[in-house]
Amino acid sequence: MEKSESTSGDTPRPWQSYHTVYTNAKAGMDGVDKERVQKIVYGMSKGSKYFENEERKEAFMRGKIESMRVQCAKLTPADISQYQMVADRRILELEATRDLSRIWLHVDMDAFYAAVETLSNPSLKGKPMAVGSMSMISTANYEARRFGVRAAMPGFIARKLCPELIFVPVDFKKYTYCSDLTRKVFQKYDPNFMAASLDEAYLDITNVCKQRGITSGEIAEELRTSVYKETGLTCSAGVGPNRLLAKVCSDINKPNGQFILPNDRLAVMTFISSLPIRKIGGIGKVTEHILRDVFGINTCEDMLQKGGFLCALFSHSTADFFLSVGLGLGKTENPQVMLRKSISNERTFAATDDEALLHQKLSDLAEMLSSDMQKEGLLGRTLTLKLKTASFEIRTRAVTLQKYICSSEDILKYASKLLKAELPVSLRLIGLRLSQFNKDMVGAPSETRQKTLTDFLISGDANRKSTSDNSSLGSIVDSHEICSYEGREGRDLLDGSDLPDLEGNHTFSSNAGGMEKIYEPLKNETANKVIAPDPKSHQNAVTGLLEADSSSVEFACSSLDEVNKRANLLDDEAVSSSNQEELLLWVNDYKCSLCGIELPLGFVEERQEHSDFHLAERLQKEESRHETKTLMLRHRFSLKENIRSQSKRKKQKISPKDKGHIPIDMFFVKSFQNF
DNA sequence: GGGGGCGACGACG
DNA sequence: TTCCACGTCGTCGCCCCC
Repeated sequence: MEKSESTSGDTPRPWQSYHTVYTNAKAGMDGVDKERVQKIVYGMSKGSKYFENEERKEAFMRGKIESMRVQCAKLTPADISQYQMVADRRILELEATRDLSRIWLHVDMDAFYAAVETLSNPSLKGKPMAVGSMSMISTANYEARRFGVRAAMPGFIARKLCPELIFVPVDFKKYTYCSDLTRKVFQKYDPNFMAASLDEAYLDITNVCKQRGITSGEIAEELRTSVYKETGLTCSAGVGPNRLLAKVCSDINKPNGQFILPNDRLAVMTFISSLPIRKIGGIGKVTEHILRDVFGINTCEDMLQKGGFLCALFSHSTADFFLSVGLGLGKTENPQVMLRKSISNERTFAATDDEALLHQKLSDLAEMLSSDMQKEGLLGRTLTLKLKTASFEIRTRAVTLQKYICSSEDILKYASKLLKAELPVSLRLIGLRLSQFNKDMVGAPSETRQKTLTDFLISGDANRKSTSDNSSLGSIVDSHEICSYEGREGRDLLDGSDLPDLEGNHTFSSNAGGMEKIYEPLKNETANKVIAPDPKSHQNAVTGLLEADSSSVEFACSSLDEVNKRANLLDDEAVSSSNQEELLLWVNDYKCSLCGIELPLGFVEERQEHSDFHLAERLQKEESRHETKTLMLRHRFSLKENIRSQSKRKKQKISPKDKGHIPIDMFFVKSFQNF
C-alpha cells in the first residue's frame, strides 16, 4: 500500500504492490531475493481470476484506509486529548493486570511436515522440498525457503521459483505419529500443556522450574534435546511470562534454537519496544497495513504512543488488544474449558455451474459433515453454506433451525435449500458448517431425546476416555474440550479426505478388549439393554431405555409426548435391528460387513471407533426417520422456512458486497486466543 | 432497546 | 498451457423481532 505510487516513479514496478503470497515474516526467508520472488509471483498470477479478486480486495482495503484517515483528520484537538485520556486510563488498568508469576514455553517444530518426510526418506536431505501438491503447499523445508517457496503458496508458483523443487504428498499419519511422540515429551514438563496444532504447543513450566531448581533456559534446552532424541526432529522454543510473548520468542532463533525473555517488566518493555507489530499473533497482513498506513504504527511500542487514536477509531475490545500488545501483555492462565464451536467441511473443485454436479458435491459434503458430527457425538442447529464462485468471491448463507440435526439427510435437505437460492452460479468451492451445538445449552430445560441418543454415544466415548493418558481432563463433559484445542489439526491441509480423525488418537484411549461385533463397545448396562442386536431382547431394550430414562436426571423428559416418541423410536430400532444387514460383522476377521472397509484384528482402537461410527450412524438414521414422521404430522418449519428464505432473498438484493464507501466500520482483529 | 441471526472477513497453522 | 486449500475461531455491522 505504501508503495502504491511505485508506478509513478522512473521504472514501473507493479509487482511491488502485489503482496498476496510473498512475505518475509516466515523464518528461514531472510536471505531471499525479494524482488525476484515478487516478480515471479506477480507474473504468474497476473490476469487470473484469483489475481483480479486479490485486486478487488486490495482496493477495498485502500478504501478502508482512506476512510479511516479521513476520520482521523476530523478529530479536533479536544477530541484527541479526550481520547488520549481514555487511552492513558486504559493503559493503567491493563498494566495493573500484568502477571509475571508464570513462565510459559512455546515449542514449535521446525518445518514439521517437511522434516518428518526427510526423516522417513533421508535422500531428501539437503534438497529443496515441499510437502503438498501443485495447487497448494503445506510446508517447505529450509532449502526451499531460500528460493522464496513457503507454506500456503500454490505449487505451480513454487516450481517456477525453484524448478528443482521436490514435491512430497501429505501423509497425515506420519505427522500424527511424530506429533504424539513430541507430546509425550511435553507432558513430562507440563501435564496440562496446550497443543496449538500438530507441531506447536504451549507449556506452563513454572512448576517444573521451581521443583527442579533450574532455569527456564535449562528446561527449554533439555526439552528440545529430549524431543530430538525421541523423534529425530528439531524444534525451537521461546520462553516468556505469557503465551503471546513465548510465541514471539520461539520464532527468534528458529530453526533449532531458543530465546528466553525474563519475567521482568523492564525486560519485556525493552523487548517489545522495537518489535514489529506483524510478529504478534493476531496481527496479519491487513491489520498491519491499516495500523501502519493510517496511524504510522510499526512497532509494538508505537501502539502506546498512538493509544488515543486507537481508542478513537476502534472498538473497545480491539483497542484493548492493541494496547495490551504495546504493554507486552498476554494470557497467563491455563484454560481448562475450551469448547468447540463448530464443525465444517469444504472442498475445492474445477469451477462448474452444472447443477447436478453441484448437488452431488453438496451431498458428499453433507455425508462427510454428518460423519464428523457423529464421530464427536454432536448435534447442531445452525447450518452454514459457504460458496466460492468461479471469480473467487466468497459467500456464506446460513439458516438456524428449531431442531438440532446431524444426519446427512437433514444436512442435505437444508443445505440444498440454501444452495438452490443461489442458482444459477458457477462455483469452485462448496463448504458446509454446523454450529450452535446442543452441548452449549448446558442446563437447558428441554434437551429433547436427540440429546438422549447422543448421550449414549458420548458416554461410550467418555468411558473409554476415562482410561486415557490425558488424565487431567478426564470428566465426561471434557470429552470435547480436549478435541477443542486440537481442533485445528483434525484435518490435513490438502488431503483431508479419509484419514482417521487425529483427535481420536489423543482423546479416546483404547478399550481393553477388542470387539468383533458392533454394539459391544458400550459395555455399560443401559447401553447393552438398548442396543443389543439380539432380536429377542428388543422388548427388554425398549423397557430398559424407558426405565433408565425415567430415572435419569440427564434425560429430563419434558412430556408424555416425549416418552412416546422415544418408545416409537425404539420400536423402529427394534425392527431394523432384526434386519441382518444392519449388523456389523468383521468378515473373514478383517472386513466390515457394512461398508467394506478393511481393518485387521490388530487395529483394536480403529475397529472400535469404526463400530461406534456405524452405531451412531444407525441411531441417527432411526432418529431422523422418526423425526421426519413427527414433523410431517406437525407441519413444522415449512412455513417458517419459507418466510425466512424470502426475507433473506430481499436482504441479499440489498446487501451484496458493493459497500464501496465503508463507514469506518470497526473492523475485526480478533483478540488472539493466546495473547 | 436488547438480543439473536446473518453475512463478511481477518487470522492462523 | 493450466494451476491459489482447509478448518476453526473471533469481531463487527446490520437487520429483524420481541
